[in-house]
Amino acid sequence: MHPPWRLRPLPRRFFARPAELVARELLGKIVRRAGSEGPLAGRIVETEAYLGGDDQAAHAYVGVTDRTRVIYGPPGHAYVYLSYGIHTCLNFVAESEGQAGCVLIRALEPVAGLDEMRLRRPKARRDRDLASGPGKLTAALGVVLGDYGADLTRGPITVHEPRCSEPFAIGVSRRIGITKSVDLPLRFFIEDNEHVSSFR
DNA sequence: CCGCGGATCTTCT
DNA sequence: GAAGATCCGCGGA
Repeated sequence: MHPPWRLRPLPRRFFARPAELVARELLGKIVRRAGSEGPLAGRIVETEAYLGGDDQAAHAYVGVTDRTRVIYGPPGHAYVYLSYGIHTCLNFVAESEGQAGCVLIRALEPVAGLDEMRLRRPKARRDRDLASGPGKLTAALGVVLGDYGADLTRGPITVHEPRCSEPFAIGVSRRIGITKSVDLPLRFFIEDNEHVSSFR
């Protein structure tokens, strides 16, 4: 009995590239986190890249602080933060050490642990509501602030190549919910996937 | 389906 | 002291 993803997590070198490229190539990959009744996992269908340098929308724009330190650190780690005082959001650190850059995971298509996800997301009326947003998917997977800095090559959060996958078209747009550097085309999503956050 | 506002608290000014 | 990489429920069309 194989799960629908490769057991070996993606290596650190996958993340050690420009955030924009990592964001694009994360589409279709599987995020996994241990649940109480087995693995919780979802297919990434929407991402956003946050850069160093001139990207004023990026948390890292203020420089190295207690909060942004991990974004400047080695790639392949989790950057988790509290959004609006309520929701946690999950990012993967990209670029080489010393360079800011990360990828916000904005939406997942649930693929394993659906029963436990439904318990963790009691407000979700349909399965498409379980993880179709950055705050929803962390609730569904059980990602917490304590996951800040976690090594994605070791767990508890890991990223995997799917065992088999259909080809898909990639859409690009502006990022959502920001007020600075709004024009950059840094949001990537799988076209016509109903789990994308702004799907009509 | 669409727009609006409240919740809630950490981070940086 | 204000803003914020969001979500949800409400009311109206």
